[in-house]
Amino acid sequence: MIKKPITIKEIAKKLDLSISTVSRALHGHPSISLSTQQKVKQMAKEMEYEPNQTAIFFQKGKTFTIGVILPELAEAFFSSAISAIEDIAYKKNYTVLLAQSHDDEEREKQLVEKMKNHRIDGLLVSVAKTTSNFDHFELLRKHQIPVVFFDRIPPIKNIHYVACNIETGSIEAVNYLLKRGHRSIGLINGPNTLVASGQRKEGYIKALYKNRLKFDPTLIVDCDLTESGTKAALETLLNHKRKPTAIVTFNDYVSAFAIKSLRRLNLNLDQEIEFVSYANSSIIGFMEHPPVASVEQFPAIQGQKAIDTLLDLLNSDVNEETQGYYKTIIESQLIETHKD
Amino acid sequence: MIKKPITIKEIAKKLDLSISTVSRALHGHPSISLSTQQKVKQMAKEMEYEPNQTAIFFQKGKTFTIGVILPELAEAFFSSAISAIEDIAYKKNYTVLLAQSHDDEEREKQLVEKMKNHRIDGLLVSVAKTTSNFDHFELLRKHQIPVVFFDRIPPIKNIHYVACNIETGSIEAVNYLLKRGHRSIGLINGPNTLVASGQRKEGYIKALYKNRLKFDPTLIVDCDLTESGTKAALETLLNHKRKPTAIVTFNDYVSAFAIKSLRRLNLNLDQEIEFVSYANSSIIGFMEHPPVASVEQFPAIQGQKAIDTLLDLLNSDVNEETQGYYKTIIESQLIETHKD
DNA sequence: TAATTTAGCACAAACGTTTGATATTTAATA
DNA sequence: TATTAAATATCAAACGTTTGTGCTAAATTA
Repeated sequence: MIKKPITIKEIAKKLDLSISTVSRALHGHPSISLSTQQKVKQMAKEMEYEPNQTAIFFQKGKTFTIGVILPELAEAFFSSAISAIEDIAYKKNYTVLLAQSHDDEEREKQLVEKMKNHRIDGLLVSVAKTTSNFDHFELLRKHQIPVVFFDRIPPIKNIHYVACNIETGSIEAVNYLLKRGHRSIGLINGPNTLVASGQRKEGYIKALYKNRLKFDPTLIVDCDLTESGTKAALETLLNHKRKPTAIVTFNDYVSAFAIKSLRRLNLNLDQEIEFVSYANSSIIGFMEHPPVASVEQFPAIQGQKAIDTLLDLLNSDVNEETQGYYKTIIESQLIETHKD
Repeated sequence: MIKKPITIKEIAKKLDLSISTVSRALHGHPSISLSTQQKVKQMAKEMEYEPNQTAIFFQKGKTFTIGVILPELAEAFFSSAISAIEDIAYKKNYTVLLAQSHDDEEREKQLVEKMKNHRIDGLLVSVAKTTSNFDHFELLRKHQIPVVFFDRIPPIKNIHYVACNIETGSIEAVNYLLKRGHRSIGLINGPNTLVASGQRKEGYIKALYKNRLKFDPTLIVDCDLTESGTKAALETLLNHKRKPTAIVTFNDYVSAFAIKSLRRLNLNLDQEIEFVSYANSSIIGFMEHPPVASVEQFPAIQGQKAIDTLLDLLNSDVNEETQGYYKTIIESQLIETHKD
């Protein structure tokens, strides 16, 4: 048996009331007597009335939907973030429209268009690596659709964002290794086109300076983050005249590759090299020889803060220009690997 | 400067045409002359007209939106799946409404309600572990909203689904180990409340029978999939009178835990135990001593097939009762670990 | 009792678009 | 030239809800 959705109109007819009365009754409007409110609500339940959200969205010009655009849904960092975002959205009775840019500027642009037309109430974005033009986001501003950027922030003024301060963690990482007695510390970094690479490098250098140690640029090797690239970078460091006894790597995967490669070379465990990496992702728990520590970037917390500020923006009807911009920085944090 | 969305009404006024003409012109309706079509389209572009999708959704009773409910967005399997789903949705100009059930029946139920009210065109679901009552899905049937289940299929009749046949891979796995000379093969399985555990066990047993080997139930040990649980299960097997020389594990994580634990015990590498696991997840690439093979369950392909059949359903207006149900089975496949 | 407030409800417009039915203009035919 | 057909455009209803305004009757006040 097929059941087509029933409307307040039909409730009205059945109770011999006007449509508006039914609508108000369902919302508990004070100008409707309690007795009719009861009757209407009762009848609505009986008839299994479900409000047509598309009609409500249309008429209110608000969809209680927020768009989320991420570079890659399959990446652990972003899937943790979206998971946290969805949780909060669910609690606050918002709905999540999800899309991935695959780090493609054109696609990102189209997605923004599409979401705007969908009349999302607000947008959460972690921008694509390739994006160089940010007009599509400016467009949203004109349409009064608030945007909160997170993790990957565009280099433009006057935006709301949540970001992670890598430097803190970087400095902690180097300090940690120094405290453990290392004096020659290498850095296997990512491609220098990435902002993230720059941040890691900055922190690494600052920490050395703060400890009055001289900084040797040749101890920093860039790599493309692949297994073979990591291997090559590692070998460069192993052949360095001041062969490092500890290495900081761009992320946990790079550490994993490096450690794997190192152990294939059958080096003595005694003279093992210690690693510190970034992300503190779950693979550390599965490694036989994990890095000694990893810089946590709190994807879930970032996602959470991002949607929090977005919801804030949505519920304060104050014009954004007047009230300034939210800029939230999460401090990254060095997490020592749990030994069991 | 704030810009409120412009409508076809305004285009109509500007060109001194009727609203309906503008609407038809924009859609290239044959009863509108080419010259006016040109004019209208031109003007629309100039005025930066963007159709109000909420109005269209409302009036058409169709939202070009599909709901996706998954147990955990942060799990690699599901994030791969959603990534593939989103890709196809994007190509076909559909939009994805995403939510996670956290394996909670009540939440799943509420999400289904919410999505129904959102007037999604169709739904993709991987059901929560705890779900025992499936009425909320039956409800959708009444509302003519097609549902395609994938990976986690409810035990009810007359549904569309895409699932993975674990048995194929299980049999392959055991055959593979037998071919490598193993005669005592253990199985560290998941909790037997999981369908997935049953499937693995089935395949394991079948493979042994097919090879005319006797099946020893004590070589199967259940575990809770945690690290400590795995360790305990492993020890049980190590103390077995017919100590296995190869072990099949519920998934890659269990293998990782077991291997890690084994190596902590400092066993001789010569008499090492070989592992085969399930999921073929990316962590294998980061392990120093990975399992020799893993049964791939193709999350992306499953997601893809699922949305394909859903879109099929949406675009064939034939009543689903008359045309039967889609039942797609993906064969799992043993993937040997790439050695480098 | 008359005037005024208040309670409780109905009317109708509006949101932006699509679409079946209808009207007008133009071209084609007899 | 009158008649019909084809091309082009308009009218108006509909989708389901919300909400400002108007209306009626009862309750309050003077």
